[in-house]
Amino acid sequence: MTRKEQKEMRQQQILFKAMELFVTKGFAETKISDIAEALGISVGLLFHYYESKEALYLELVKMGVQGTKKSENSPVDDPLEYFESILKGLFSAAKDQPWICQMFVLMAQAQRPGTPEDIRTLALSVDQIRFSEVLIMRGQNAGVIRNGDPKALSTAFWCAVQGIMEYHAAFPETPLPFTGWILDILKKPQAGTQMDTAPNPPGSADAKQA
Amino acid sequence: MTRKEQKEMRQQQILFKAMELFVTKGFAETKISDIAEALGISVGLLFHYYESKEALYLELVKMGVQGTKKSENSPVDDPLEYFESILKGLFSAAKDQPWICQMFVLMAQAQRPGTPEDIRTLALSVDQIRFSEVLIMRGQNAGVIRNGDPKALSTAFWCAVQGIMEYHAAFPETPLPFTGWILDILKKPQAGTQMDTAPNPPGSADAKQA
DNA sequence: GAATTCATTGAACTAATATTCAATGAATAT
DNA sequence: ATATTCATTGAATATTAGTTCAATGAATTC
Repeated sequence: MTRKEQKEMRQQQILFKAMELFVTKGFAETKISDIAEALGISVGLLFHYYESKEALYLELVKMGVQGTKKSENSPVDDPLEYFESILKGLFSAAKDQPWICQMFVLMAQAQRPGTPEDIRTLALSVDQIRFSEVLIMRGQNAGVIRNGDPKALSTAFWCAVQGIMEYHAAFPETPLPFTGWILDILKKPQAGTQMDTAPNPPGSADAKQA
Repeated sequence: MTRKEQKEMRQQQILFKAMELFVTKGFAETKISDIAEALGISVGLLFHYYESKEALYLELVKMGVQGTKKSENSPVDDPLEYFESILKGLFSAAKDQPWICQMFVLMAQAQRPGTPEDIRTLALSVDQIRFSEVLIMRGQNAGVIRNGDPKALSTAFWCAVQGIMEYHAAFPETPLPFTGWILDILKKPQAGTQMDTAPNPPGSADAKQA
C-alpha cells in the first residue's frame, strides 16, 4: 500500500468512526480519545489528520451537504413514489451501509442548537423539510397526498423518519417499520374513513392548527 | 416567603431550567454556568442545591420515571383512543406546559448510549415502546390497529413522536402535525386501498421484515 | 545506501468547565 | 437582643478532555 492510499484510508477510518460515535453518543459526549481507542490508534495520530474535533465534524457535515444537494437534483415524477423510494433506501441501507443512516442523523443533529454556529449554519443550508414542501403540494394537487399545511406535513414526515433513524442508530437490533406505515403520514386517506372523527376540543393542538 | 418555600422554589427553578437546556442543547453541551446564568444566580448556589451536574440529571430522570409509571397505571379501553389522547396531550402541552414535552424528550435521550450508565439504566426501566406493544395487540384483535409486528409498530409510532418532539424543542415556532396524521401509523387502513402496492423488491427493509 | 519524508506515539501543555470553600449578611430561632 | 442557621456569592481548585510537540522508525526518494 502506498503512503497516499494509507493516508486516505486512515482519514476515511477516522471520519466514519467519528460519524458512528457522534451519531450514537452525540458530538459533545464523544471524546477524541473514544474515537482513537475505537480505532486502536493514538490521539496524536488523529490530530495529525484532522486539526480539531470541530474540523472533523465540519468535514462530515460538508460530506452530508454535498450528498444531499446531489440527491435534490434528481427529477421527481410521482411525489409519493419519491418519498417511498427515499424511505426504502434509508431503511435498507440500515444494514449494509449504516453510514447512510448515520449521515442522515448527523445532518439533522447538526442543525440543532448546541452545534458550533458555523457548522450549524452549513448544515442548515440544506433543508429537506422545506425542499419536500413543494413536492407535497404537487402530491396534493395530484390527489395522492392528504390535505393540510404542506410545511406541517413535511415536518411531520421527516421528523418521524428522523426519530426512527436515531432510535435505530442507538438500538440497531430493533426491527424497522414498513415503509408503508410511515408513508401513511403523507398518503391521502380514503374519503369517509379517516376524517370522520369528532371535532377537536378547543385548545388542543389540532384545534389551534385547523 | 418562608425559607422552606424559598428552598423548594429554587430547586424547582433550577430543575426546570436544567431540563429546558438539557433538551434544547443536550446534556454535555449544557454548562452548569449556562443554567446559573439563565436563572441569574451564581454557580455556587446551584451546587448548594445539587451536588453535581449528574445529580441534577438523575433527579430529572427520577421525576420522569415516576410520572411515566403513574400514567401506565391508568386503565385503557380503546387502544387507539388511548394513543390519540396521549398525542393530544403532548401536542397541546407544547404551548402552555412545555415541560411535559421536554420531559418526554429528556427521558428518551437518557436511554441512549452516551448517558452516564446509572442514569441510563434508570431511564430504561420505563419502556413506553414495550408497554404499548400489548395495547397494540389488543387494538389489532379489535380490528382498529393495522396488522404487523406489534413491536415494530410500537417502535415506529413512538419514534415518530420522539422525532417530532425533539424537533419542536429545537424549533418551537414550527407547526405541530395533526394527531390524526401520526395516528395513521397505527390505524388500520381500509381494505383494498393501502396494502395494494407491488411486492417489495428483495433485499429491501420491507422484504426482510415480511 | 544515504537522505528525506512522514505515519505514529506518548507525554506534556492548555483551555474549558465542574466542583469546593471561606466569607457575608439576611432570616430565623432562643 | 443574641445566637444560629442558611441562602448566596466570587474566587480558588480540581478535573477532564482537547491540543501540541519532540522523538522514533519505517517507507520513500535520490
